[in-house]
Amino acid sequence: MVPRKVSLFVLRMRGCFILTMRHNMTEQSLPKNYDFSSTEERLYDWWEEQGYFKPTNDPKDEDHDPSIKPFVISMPPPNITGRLHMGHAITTFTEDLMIRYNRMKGVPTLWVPGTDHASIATQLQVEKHILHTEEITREEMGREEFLRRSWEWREEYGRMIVEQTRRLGASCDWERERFTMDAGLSKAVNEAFVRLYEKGLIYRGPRLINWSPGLKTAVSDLEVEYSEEPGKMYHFKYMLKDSEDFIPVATTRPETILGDTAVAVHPDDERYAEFVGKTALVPILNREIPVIADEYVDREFGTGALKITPGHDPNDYEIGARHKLHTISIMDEEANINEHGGPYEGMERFAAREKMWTDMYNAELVIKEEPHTLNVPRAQRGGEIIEPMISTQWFMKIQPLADPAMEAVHSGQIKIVPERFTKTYFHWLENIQDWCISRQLWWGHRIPVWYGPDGTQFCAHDEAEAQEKAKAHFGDAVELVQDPDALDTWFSSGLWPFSTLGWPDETPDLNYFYPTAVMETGYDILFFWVVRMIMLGLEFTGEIPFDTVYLHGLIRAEDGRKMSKTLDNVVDPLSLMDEYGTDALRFTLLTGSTPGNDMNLSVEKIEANRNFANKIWNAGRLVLSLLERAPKEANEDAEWTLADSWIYARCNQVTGDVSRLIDRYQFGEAGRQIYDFFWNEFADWYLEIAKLQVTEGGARALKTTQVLVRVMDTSLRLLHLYTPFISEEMWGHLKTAAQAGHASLAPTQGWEDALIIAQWPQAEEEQGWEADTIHDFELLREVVRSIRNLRAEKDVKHSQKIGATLVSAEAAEMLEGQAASIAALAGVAPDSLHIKSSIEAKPEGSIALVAGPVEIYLPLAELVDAAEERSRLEKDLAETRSHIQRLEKLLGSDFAKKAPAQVVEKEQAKLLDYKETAQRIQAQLDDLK
RNA sequence: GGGCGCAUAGCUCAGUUGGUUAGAGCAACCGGUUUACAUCCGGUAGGUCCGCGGUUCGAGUCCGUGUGCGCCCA
Repeated sequence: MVPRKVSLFVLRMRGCFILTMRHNMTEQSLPKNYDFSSTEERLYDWWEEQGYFKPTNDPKDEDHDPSIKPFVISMPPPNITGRLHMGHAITTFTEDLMIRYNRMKGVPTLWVPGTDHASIATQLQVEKHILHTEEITREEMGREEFLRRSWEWREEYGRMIVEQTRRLGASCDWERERFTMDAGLSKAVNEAFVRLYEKGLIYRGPRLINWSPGLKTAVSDLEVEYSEEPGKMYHFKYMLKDSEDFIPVATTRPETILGDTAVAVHPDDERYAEFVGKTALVPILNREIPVIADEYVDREFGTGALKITPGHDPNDYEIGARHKLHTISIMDEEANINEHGGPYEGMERFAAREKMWTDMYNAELVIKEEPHTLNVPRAQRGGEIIEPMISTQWFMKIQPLADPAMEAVHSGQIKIVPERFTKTYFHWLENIQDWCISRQLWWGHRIPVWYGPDGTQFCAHDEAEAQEKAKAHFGDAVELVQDPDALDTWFSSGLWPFSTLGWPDETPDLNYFYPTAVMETGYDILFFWVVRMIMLGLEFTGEIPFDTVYLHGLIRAEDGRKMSKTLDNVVDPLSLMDEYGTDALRFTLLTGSTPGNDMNLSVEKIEANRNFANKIWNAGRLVLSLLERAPKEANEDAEWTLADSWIYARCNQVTGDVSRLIDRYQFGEAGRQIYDFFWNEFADWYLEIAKLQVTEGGARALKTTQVLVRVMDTSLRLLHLYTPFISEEMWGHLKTAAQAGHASLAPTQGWEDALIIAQWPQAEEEQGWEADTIHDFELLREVVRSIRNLRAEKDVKHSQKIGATLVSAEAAEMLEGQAASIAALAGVAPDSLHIKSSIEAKPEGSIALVAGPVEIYLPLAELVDAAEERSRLEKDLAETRSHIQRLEKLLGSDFAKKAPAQVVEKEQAKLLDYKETAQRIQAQLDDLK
């Protein structure tokens, strides 16, 4: 790992070099292809040095205005277990988009970064590491030394995560970076624990919990994943005491028979009614247990009779509680059979299952076994089979926290995007159980409870306070022992939005920046994290921690499968960024999906977006060269051309659409709109025309550069949310070039210091002329396309200029003004382009085309084939007539009466157009005869 | 068992108050070296919008139902 300071220094040197170069650069010296590798790091460091990542209106500032509402995001802290993956990439990109959007809108914007200690995951990694390097176990090493190693690990991996987050372009405030186990957050954790304890919301006691025998710790319900696996259903006889009668019982886990404390049947089940109240004998052990009746039993399932093992099954645990049954734990903490298992003591749980079944077979207790699909509980970390066990653990009472959390969403205080997840949210909270918060781990926040010699609990912020409390209790100083357990990682993550801002202290940051605005994360941790932040936020701050929850989908492999190490289909964002650039990956992830929906990532998409970045680059280079070629001054003023006003109007529309979409969290659609506009309208059409207009020179050229700069500037501002690096880089060049030109080339509010802090474009109110302009330009495009189509059909090379005659009564004037553009775009020799409002007869030896109200004649005598022409025109005519038919039918129906006038008028206008077109085609067909 | 989602071009996916000719990228095919870009340009082909029923003047879009796939919870 290169120390951060050194690498910064080197980069800064490089940055200076390139920045000074920039002013001397002409477009010729900009490489033909965008080189992200020489750009990204330099710009990132520059942004950071300039302090752009820090909020404006900082509460530390003297002129701080508390009445301005800031926009704040707490970054979901990545675990310090390794490299960032695609999930982090989409999280970072999405949040950065929102942050940059708000920053550009002038809102004081804070994005708090940080990392999570991830107790189980990290402890496992460190254990693996020391076992591998020093061949020593955690227990052999001892708690203190192990924690020291864990902190070393944290240093190294924490730094790595930060480096990687920087590469993603995250414009977060690194000065406010936090770690879940730093002093401040540890204080918050203790404070939270003490308050909940004193309120009676945290308690300790024996309960049936999910035990991870390999990790030797309890885990919460959420950390258990169920997988369907082939197994067996074992049918056997539960003999009744002093009788030949038996109840047939089925189980999937015969070893748990050792812990049975009842046999249950349904109260209405006539098959077994006579046995209820009698005594049954546990196989092999011959322990006596009652036969009970309980409605929980499903008469259809298995044999309709159930063995009850309250010590090793959650449902049985409840039945046991209802019937006040004994609870027997038959396993130790490694899930081996303990002394309650009689002859099986010391056996591993699955070995005991085999042996037990064999012994039962020999005892003639076995009825049959049949294949059965099991729902096997496995540990989220490590994947081993979880054993439900009775264990003394710490729990958080959840109902008092869950109710306000539900209310916050019910009342609309918190909005979840996409909305459908509110259902999931409520469903989970309505069925929530108390939360097991203790873990038998070392790495994490140690539970702030000390025990006196008699076991009395002293919950305190620290040992000194615990001592005081103990002294008060016992009247004398006593020796205290701290609870050895650590807290569930999610306990500290649940405090994240406010602990990172200084809570429990009333810091200026907390006062100003809390509640935060948006919590953006994957839907897979809605329960783990988001719900808990809402519960704990409301509990401790009395306020919602954020007003919007935005959930993105999961990034999957190209074939739609989950990325996983075992499948070896993990795509590493960092290597993709090495290959295609951060902007390409970012644009792909931001536009490739819709909120809450998963996306399958393919390299082809990233490649396509790398090409888009290159398109931005080259369009920019062209604009720069046109700027250089155009005069800096002009004596007279020029009117806007059709193309000018068209691109201006379209740019304005797109600006409005993009803002609207972003405000509605439609980030993907907004990005696609910019892409389409930039490539298919600005680059493909306007730039081609702009070249001609600049070539005209004089006022026309100057006017054109004004439009070019304006549209390019606006586009780059919009693009900045999606492709921050290339947009910043090109914007810098644009600014330099524009400043060297005419004063009118500056935006209304002037050029800002950097794009990242430049003002977000505001769409202007439409003035009324836009629709006609766009319509006219569309017609121009159609004329050009028609000619291009025909050329392609007839294999006329682009280099071969042809002649053309355009005839249209209504559009002649407009087209006349665009003659030069049409000629250039359609490959027509300007001298041979004739535009007329009418003609006497069709020009000899020409091919005829129709584009809306325009008739087009191309003098390609040698290519004319009457039969071919006829068939082409007839095909066109047929199509046009089918439209006419369709529209006449439509307008003759109830549609005309019931649909809104505007919609009907639109259809009527179309019908007229088609009718005209049909007439023209017909006339041309007549001419052919 | 309960809940949610998805099904649109060969592939991956857009299509958000229902508006009448359904789009993109990639792949395919034809053709292009004029000084922004071959990471490009022009063009072509390709769709019963999963099936069925309903609401409506009008349905890819709303409702019901069926099928297939995925996810979450029990």
